[in-house]
Amino acid sequence: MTSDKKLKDILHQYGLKGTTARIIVLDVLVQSQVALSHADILSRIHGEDLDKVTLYRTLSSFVSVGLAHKVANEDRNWLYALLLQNNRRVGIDDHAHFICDQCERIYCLPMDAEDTISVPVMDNGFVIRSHEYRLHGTCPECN
Amino acid sequence: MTSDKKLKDILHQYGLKGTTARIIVLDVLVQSQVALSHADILSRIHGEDLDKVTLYRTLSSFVSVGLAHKVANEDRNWLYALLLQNNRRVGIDDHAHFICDQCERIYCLPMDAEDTISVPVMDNGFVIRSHEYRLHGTCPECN
DNA sequence: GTTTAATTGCAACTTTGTTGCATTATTTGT
DNA sequence: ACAAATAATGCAACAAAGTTGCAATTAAAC
Ligand SMILES: [Mn+2]
Ligand SMILES: [Mn+2]
Ligand SMILES: [Zn+2]
Ligand SMILES: [Zn+2]
Repeated sequence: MTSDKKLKDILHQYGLKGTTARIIVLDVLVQSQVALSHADILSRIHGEDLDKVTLYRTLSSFVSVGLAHKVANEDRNWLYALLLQNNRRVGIDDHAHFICDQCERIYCLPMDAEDTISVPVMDNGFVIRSHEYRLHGTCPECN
Repeated sequence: MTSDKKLKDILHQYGLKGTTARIIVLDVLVQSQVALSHADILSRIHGEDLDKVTLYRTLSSFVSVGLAHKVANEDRNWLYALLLQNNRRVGIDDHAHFICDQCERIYCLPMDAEDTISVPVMDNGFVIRSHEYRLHGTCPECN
């Protein structure tokens, strides 16, 4: 329910053309509190019809410019979520994911500096550059 | 290069029949220090030929009895590794994974009790039951 | 408004993994 | 060592997710 003008502006800020396909998809992603699959997004589009390939390419474009990121679910399908959380860009390495083992929803968890993760003791020769942290359990919707 | 008798004994310990396919696959997994894909395993088998479906089912049987576990790589293909580390069974929840971003190898990292991971601050309503930790960087082979 | 380059839709394709079923091999009991 | 029972195997067909090539369309810039 964000205005097309606002959505178009966001697309332009990220160097993308403000096409109707992108506006539709961005609107769906802005609405969602959880990461969405290709199928999830299609099912959230009513009258408008959008080719499946166009949707794949739209999502790829969002990821490549840093507007969105993708995370694999337990079935190893890609889910997509914006890196914008109420107009602030969240760093991709600065957040973890919560996977609800019941409803399979995936929530992005921005982490503060205090939320440090202590790494396991590594054999010599391994150089750690980043890390990926996935929490499993049940979400508020399932409790 | 483990004797067939020894491999067969391991299979029996886990309640599996000691078939030739399983002996071949288990031998490959015992040898490897990293997790292996379906394709990796096929490429490590010389004279013996093994149907692709049989290999998939062999790996599933190893996982379902707790002899092996599987972990998805960056391409979202399954990699398999034993839960036996020199005759001791490693808990599946008690270890992390190191992904080499250069050679794509995945190493299992058994974690001691000291190697605690501090969790990010969660909104109320989330119940955490387990976690999954993936470290990225470059491995000893690539340094 | 025209031009130009990017985006879209369609069809065909790829890759990884799964399912059904008839054949074969491993156990178990004699 | 042999036979019966049961589980594993091989083959072909299938499924799901995602990709590629290309001609037609559209957004942006002039
Ligand atoms: Mn996220
Ligand atoms: Mn592992
Ligand atoms: Zn849930
Ligand atoms: Zn490496």
